Amino acid sequence: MYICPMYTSELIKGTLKTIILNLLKERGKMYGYEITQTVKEMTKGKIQITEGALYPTLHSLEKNGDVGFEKEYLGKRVRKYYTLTDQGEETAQAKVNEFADFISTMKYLLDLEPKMGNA
Amino acid sequence: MYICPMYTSELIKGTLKTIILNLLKERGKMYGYEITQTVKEMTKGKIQITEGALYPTLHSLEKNGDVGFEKEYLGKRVRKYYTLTDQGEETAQAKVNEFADFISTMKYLLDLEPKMGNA
DNA sequence: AATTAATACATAAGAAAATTAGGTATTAAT
DNA sequence: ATTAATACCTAATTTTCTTATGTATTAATT
Repeated sequence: MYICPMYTSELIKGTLKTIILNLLKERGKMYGYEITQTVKEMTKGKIQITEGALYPTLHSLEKNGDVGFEKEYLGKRVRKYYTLTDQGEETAQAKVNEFADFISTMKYLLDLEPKMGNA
Repeated sequence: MYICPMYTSELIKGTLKTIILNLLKERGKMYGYEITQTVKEMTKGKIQITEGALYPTLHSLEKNGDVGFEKEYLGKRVRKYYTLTDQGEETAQAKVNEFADFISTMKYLLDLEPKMGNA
């Protein structure tokens, strides 16, 4: 039986912020660990966000004003729930639009479909 | 009038080898400068491969056994024409397949289409 | 009851892959 | 005669990720 492998790490590079911002846009609020698990499940393990990549990115997004957070306690365990700021909403949409356009361009370049879109 | 911009650099990261190998696969042989110009034209300037990225990548592909080259002179100007090795043909196909799969996964993850493919 | 796995946060050293900036040289265009 | 285009190259730096740790709580297993 063929086990579907992860993508080579270089492919995922540059898409992390897009993935995080889009998930926050769709789900309202999420905490870090939840993001890693959600992506892992949705992609059947093909994309696994490591914590060493995730947390610095979340901190960067916060520093940049795209997300805010509030802590929530379950007993003694803490969760940092992140939400998009108004600016983050715009960034998220721009990132997704750019990626959609990128896909279209790459499909054309790699001859995966006949025509290049102009979106 | 809206001028279509280049993609943010991080998006293109990780796709350079795929792009180069696929172009060589489709066109037989190409030299470095030709690759940059072809990609620029095909993508209407959205993807511009810098020489600082291109040449080290070509050297890496050669070192790795995916491409070979032969020099050609036009007067005193030299061109290094690269071609795929047998191994390079396989690498090219694998890279393109992986990228196609990646696109499918990302479309699902970013909600750009309803279902995730299993290719 | 004790150990392991899962949850949940975090940072730091190192690697990988690009950008930016520089270099040389020939040929075509202004 | 000067600038732009062609054609190759490398080196320092930056960005972004991986790998390796670290701490601590809660759930599951033996």
